[in-house]
Amino acid sequence: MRLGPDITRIAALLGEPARANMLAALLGGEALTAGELAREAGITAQTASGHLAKLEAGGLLVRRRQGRHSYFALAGEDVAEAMEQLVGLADRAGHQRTQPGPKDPALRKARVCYDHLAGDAGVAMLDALIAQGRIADHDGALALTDQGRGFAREFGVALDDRGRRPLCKACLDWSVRRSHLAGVMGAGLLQRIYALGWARRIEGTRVVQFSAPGLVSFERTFARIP
Amino acid sequence: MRLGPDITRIAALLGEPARANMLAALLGGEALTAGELAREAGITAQTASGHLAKLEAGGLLVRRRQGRHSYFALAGEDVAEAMEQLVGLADRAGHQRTQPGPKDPALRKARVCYDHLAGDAGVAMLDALIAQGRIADHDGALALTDQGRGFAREFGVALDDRGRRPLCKACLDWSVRRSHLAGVMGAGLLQRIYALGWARRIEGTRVVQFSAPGLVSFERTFARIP
DNA sequence: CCGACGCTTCGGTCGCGGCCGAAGCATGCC
DNA sequence: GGCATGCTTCGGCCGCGACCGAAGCGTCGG
Repeated sequence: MRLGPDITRIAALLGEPARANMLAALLGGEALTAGELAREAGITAQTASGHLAKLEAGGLLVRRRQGRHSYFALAGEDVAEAMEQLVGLADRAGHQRTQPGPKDPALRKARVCYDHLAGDAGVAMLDALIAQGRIADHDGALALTDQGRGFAREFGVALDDRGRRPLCKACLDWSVRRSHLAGVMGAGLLQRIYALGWARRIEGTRVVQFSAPGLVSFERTFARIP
Repeated sequence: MRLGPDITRIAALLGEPARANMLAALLGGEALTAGELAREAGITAQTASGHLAKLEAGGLLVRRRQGRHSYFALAGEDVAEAMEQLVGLADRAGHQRTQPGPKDPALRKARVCYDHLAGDAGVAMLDALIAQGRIADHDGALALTDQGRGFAREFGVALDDRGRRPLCKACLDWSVRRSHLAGVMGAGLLQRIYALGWARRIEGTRVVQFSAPGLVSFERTFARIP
């Protein structure tokens, strides 16, 4: 039983530390230049160039040339999801030792996961949306309720459901070990949180930093008791 | 940004052709001996032994010693899912060349995916269950309806929802490229299909072979128009 | 037009890891 | 006990691929 489309081609790409580090750096969702990725992975530019070419050929990255720079980004959300999936296997496997996820408290509190909110804040937000009846949890599968659609409209999230991307999707949070909200709704909420000035991305990291009044508003909006 | 629980440890395990072939052989869901896996991968017993030890240490396989045999099986459904996920990336990436999935028509028609039905028959079954109102499709996330629970009872599927495994779960079919049904319900339905004599596993393969009368019953039960 | 800068290509070195032959253990059958 | 069978351990060979230095090619700025 050979697997038709070779699974090893992809897995081997992810299996090299240097490449994995570059991909991890791109989990933030924004494109980075070849040089930045080289520094991120701790290798020279020419080595990185080779790796990046392979990742592009493997369909995991997309390249955008701009002047004398090559910008790279993940080829799609599914790449990020596959990586999270592997992380899930990885820390179930070596299930002893340290606590899961990043040490940095700020990262555990609120971070971006590709394009949606993760960490304590992300998990709390999903909990609240379910408690408020805005999202229904069917055996771990999430669906937006009618009430939830109304909330999205009020809150200013445009739900473009023409694409094939699901509106709501549970994404296992690898620090908290519970689900947070991905999908169109998850991405839209984070965009609004930025737009309302409740929080902002810390440059060059995945940390999402809430302002003091922003946090109050966030907690009021996403309170477990409506 | 280092990924805490090392993703490369797992990916590197999956990235070696010999190991991937052994894992693929175990996708059928049943345990195989070390020797069988060695033959499957086309390597000698001693090489296989080394690989299997690594896969066990990595938490991807579980070993059960029985007499002078070592039986290996996938450590869990999540391992199978991660592999399917990677297959998905793999054939989106090299999206040219051949048609996706296995060449063997029997495999495309009906096969087992770990413990549930996949292939044309699996996809058709899920389509029917949705059309019949027994499963609800919320933005690609599946949930069993009350009517569906009644059907499960009549059909003879015991729904043990005490475990953490979801009742219904969409699993992307890598030959048809549409979803079929996984989860407790998916596994239970396949068991009943076997028990009713509608179909049986072809020894040593993932092919599910329907009998002539069994196929009629299957198509009548899972007809798109109730 | 020239130098600075960033990315890529080329060649060569080196180490990790897969692989097998041979030997070592355990189990099961006679 | 003696032998066959199946798995595992050990040791050594070998090739693939990561890595870097140096050089080549494009773009940007003066």
